[in-house]
Amino acid sequence: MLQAVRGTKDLLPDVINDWHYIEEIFRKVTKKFNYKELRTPIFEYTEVFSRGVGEGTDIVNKEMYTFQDKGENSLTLRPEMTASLVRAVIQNNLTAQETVARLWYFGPFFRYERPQKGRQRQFHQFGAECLSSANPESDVEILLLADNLIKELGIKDYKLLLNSLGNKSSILSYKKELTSFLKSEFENLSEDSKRRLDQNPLRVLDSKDEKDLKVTQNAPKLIDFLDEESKEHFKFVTNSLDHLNINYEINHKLVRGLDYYSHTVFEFQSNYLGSQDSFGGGGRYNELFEELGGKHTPAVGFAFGVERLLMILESQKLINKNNNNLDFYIVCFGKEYFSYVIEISTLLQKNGYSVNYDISRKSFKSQLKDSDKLKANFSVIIGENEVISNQFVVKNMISGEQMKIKLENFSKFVKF
RNA sequence: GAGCACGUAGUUCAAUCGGUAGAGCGCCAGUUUGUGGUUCUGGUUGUUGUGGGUUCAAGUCCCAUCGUGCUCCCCA
Repeated sequence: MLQAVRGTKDLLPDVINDWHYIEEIFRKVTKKFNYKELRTPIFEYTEVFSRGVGEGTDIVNKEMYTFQDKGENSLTLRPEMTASLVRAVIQNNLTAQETVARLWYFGPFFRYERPQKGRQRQFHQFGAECLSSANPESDVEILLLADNLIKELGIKDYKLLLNSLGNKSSILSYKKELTSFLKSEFENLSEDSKRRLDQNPLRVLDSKDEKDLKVTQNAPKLIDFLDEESKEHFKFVTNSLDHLNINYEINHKLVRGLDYYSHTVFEFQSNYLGSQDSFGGGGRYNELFEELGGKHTPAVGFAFGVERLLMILESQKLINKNNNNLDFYIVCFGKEYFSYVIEISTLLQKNGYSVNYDISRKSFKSQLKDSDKLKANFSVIIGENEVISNQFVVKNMISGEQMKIKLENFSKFVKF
């Protein structure tokens, strides 16, 4: 049997309501903050991501869907949004007219990984980016927007982890120091971390391996390398969060896996997800625009994993499954009366009601059963008696009450 | 990319040591030939993921493959 590609899923009618619900909240919250949606192509020239996300990252090294098109261009299905978004902003000069651009997005992304709970090869992200301001006010705004979204969804029992990486020069000097420290402890590191040391030494910090945890206890701390300006920036952020009553936990080992971050980085974690416990994350990226050939544009943003959000909502039972009600079901027996079915259903549809009727010539009883199963609010009954008397039976399926209505009075009835 | 577990009816799950594939739910029909939901009665469903092997005999054991779950890696 033909089946969907490994790590991809069909979103069938029984879950699509959940998606509409959550998308509605994305729109509602971003609107309150005056963020504008943008959509970019699902693939880009590979360079956008190799330069944007960073050559040293796992995403670029082993997780991208990269292929050649017939014009022999190397193209890649987007593994994340920030690089695409920055490319689009530069190309369309979106920051020229406004001093600050506030943008949000929602859509599918692709990474070649081993599928697991909360991890697919095609997955969806919702995210927002605040462009052009280097000030911590924009970090706060982004965190506040994320917080609003989480609260609007009703998600509970989550943690916001926060850290500052400082500016590029403090990261570089820290990296140097950390690398030489880790090299001195090389033999005590896990196999994975020995490999990481060359590629991305910062990642050794958030390893779960016990051997690594032992070593990193005594490792130099990132916070000691921040210059005054970076410290002040971070202090502004934490002070504001305190003031806003947004709970957070400072974790000096939080570094995140993408090359472009500096200053504030953060991650949202939930206990409902199992091993893949982070359902959102983000941070500041001041250098990315220049990296992709644009003018200097400091920025900060976040992304949420939509499948993971839905998993949390489901385990918290925050999703109401039965919002699929039907307004009218038309029961008709006698195929010669089908024109009445169409006439009445058209009338109802014109007034905005949803209508179902039988097309498989089921028995009278089965049609009523159908009506019940589809949770129709009303059934309209059409049969010989009704046609002869020009009085159609309308049955309230909740109370069981019935009334007779003439065809020409239907529009009045329908408007209540 | 590495390790472990699992895959049986539409669905959730049984099937003892290798010995006739079964139940609940659902679905269909009937319960005075024009009235649903609740009862009651009857009926329906399978290439045991796929392909090979061992055996008198395989859902069960072995190999391969596809898929899923968990852990690592990584990330949302």
